[in-house]
Amino acid sequence: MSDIKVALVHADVREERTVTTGTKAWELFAEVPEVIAARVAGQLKDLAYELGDGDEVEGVAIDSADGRDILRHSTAHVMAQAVQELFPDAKLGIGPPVENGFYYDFDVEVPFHPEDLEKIESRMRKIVKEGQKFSRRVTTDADALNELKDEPYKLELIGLKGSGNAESAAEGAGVEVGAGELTIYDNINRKGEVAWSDLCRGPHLPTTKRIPAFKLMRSAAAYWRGDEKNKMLQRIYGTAWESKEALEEHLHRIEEAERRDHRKLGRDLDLFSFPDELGSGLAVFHPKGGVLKRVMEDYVRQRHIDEGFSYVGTPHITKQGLFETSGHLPYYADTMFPPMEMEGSNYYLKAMNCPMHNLIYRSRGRSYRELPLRLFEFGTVYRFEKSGVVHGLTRVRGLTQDDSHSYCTPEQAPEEVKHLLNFVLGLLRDFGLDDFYLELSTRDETSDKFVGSEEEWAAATKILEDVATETGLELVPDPGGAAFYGPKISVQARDAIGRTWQMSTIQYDFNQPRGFELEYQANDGTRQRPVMIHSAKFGSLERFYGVLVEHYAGAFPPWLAPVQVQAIPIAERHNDYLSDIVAQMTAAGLRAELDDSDDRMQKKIRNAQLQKVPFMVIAGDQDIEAGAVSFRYRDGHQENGVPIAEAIARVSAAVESREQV
RNA sequence: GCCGCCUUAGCUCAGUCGGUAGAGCGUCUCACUCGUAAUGAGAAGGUCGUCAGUUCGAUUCUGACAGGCGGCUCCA
Repeated sequence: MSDIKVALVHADVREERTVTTGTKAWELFAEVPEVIAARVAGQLKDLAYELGDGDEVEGVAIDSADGRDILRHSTAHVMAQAVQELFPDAKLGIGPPVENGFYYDFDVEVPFHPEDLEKIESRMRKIVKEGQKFSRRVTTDADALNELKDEPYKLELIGLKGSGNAESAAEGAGVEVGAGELTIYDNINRKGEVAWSDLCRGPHLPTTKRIPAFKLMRSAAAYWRGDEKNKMLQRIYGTAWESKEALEEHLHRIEEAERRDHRKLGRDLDLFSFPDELGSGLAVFHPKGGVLKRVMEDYVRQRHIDEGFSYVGTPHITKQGLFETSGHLPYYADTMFPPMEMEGSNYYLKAMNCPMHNLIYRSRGRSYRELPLRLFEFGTVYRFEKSGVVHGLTRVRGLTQDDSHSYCTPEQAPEEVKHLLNFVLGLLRDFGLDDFYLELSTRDETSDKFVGSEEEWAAATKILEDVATETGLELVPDPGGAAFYGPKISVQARDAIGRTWQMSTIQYDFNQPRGFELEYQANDGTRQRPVMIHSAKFGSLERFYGVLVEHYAGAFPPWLAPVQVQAIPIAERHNDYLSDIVAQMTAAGLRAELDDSDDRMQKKIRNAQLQKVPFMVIAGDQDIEAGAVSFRYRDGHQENGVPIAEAIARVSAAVESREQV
């Protein structure tokens, strides 16, 4: 082991070091906490190489935070500079880093067009190439106000200093608030001139040259400070990465997500459609899509019954009074389909099922011996989602909730919540989702939207929090996200390509039992009020359906596949042989189909592959002679000479296991 | 709901600088009967999203509406 000389370079500082051989590059940075070159480079492992004599390692000096965010926010600055150079009248909004990229908002007369983005991008490349230096400058409020007199939105941010929500408003803008001073970042060009400036807390890369790979993605409008009462600004989204390869990977992931889009697969696999004639957000399920829907429903219904739920049914419409009693109407009238007046009464399409279940509870006197009383149904509800939010199956106007309500004594509530949470997690796992975290939605004390006393909310929230914590899953707070009647736990699931979806919800409700005057007779003979716990396992069947399509990219595990086995004859004379096998499979409860079209068998295999059918049984003269089939899997691998009984058993076993093959 | 873009055959898309349209796949018919991801030939299929306006004439230009896409806001 001997000493070698290396250099650590960050910002304008060059530090000579003497280290022993075998020292890894990243170890240099460990001693200098404000330098996170490794993070900017993306991964520490990239710096895991051993240093040699005379090596120089570049880093970036910053205060904190994630290097990618710094890279992205710096890229946002470059973009804003490019925009203002090309569109001098553009006023700056805010430009924070976001997941996978960044955006910057601009107030411009004419919205950006795709050609504009190309121009902006090419101007950005010029700025990056030039290697402009990001230079931090501290200024006073007064000076900043003067310097930014042409930037009304920046002035507004400065004006927010000290006001209640200044921190949150300024957070995204990267504006330092609270301190007596402001910081401005100047972009210094090669001649040493200030090419552009922006009010910003920073930090930034040392120079624009350190932006290795970026791309502008799209432009869209967004409300100033996220408030729909404010003016709409034009937002440009971009992405920036530590290397060209990382950018390519990101673009590839986007393509992969597009490939899985359930709206496209729904059409390609003939699962469902949205006929214009029905109106936006109203789906019809085709025969193949209907199979998947039915399998989901059957399984979930049976699991509920196994868990002690009673399957009930309620109508789709009701008189107005029901939603007054439940307390929903004032909150949701504007997002419900408008009432129909008949014989002097207003009828509403239901937007939620709980009030109807309350009526079932109340249909006779209840004893504590019956509790917890668990009611479950597939309740189809209608919600007039705003036109701009309707999206495939994941946001629709007619949806079916796998909705349950558990009525129990307050003492039973913690155990019931626990029971429900374990139940839903198990159910989601059965459908192939196994990466979860939980969200705890609570009330916002400053809002009057939430009904009930402080003590009730605190007690209910505590119960949910305790149960959620007990699972050991990550628990993310969601203040203000509760329903008006009580707090909720929601299960967030990550799919096969890492996107998260809100799935199940468990809500604690002490309000509706009061509104409906629900009671049970306790063992001491007194009348007591139950609590109810709302729970939707999939949230909505439609939404979960869409998530499953994307999770599996349409290649469903056999138990969910609309067609489990495609029988393919080599030539027409083999049809009868396979027809008989298909009949045997059908008798065994499998979904098997024979392709007896005029196509060649190569074409039939192609079609079955494109339809993502899990298994193919192929038969020609050789197979018939052997009393067997050629058994082909979706992944292309195949076994010849599989006896018929064995082929059927193989499919059955795959279906019963509910595993992906 | 707000901002922008889009809507031509079942699907994916060309095209018409205003004179009523094409391809591939799919569908149908015929021939081929074939051993692991597209056999060949022929045919049918479109009031160019809907309704108005401008015009001698509108799929093309303008407007409204509907539907879709990307965001924003919202999501019991």
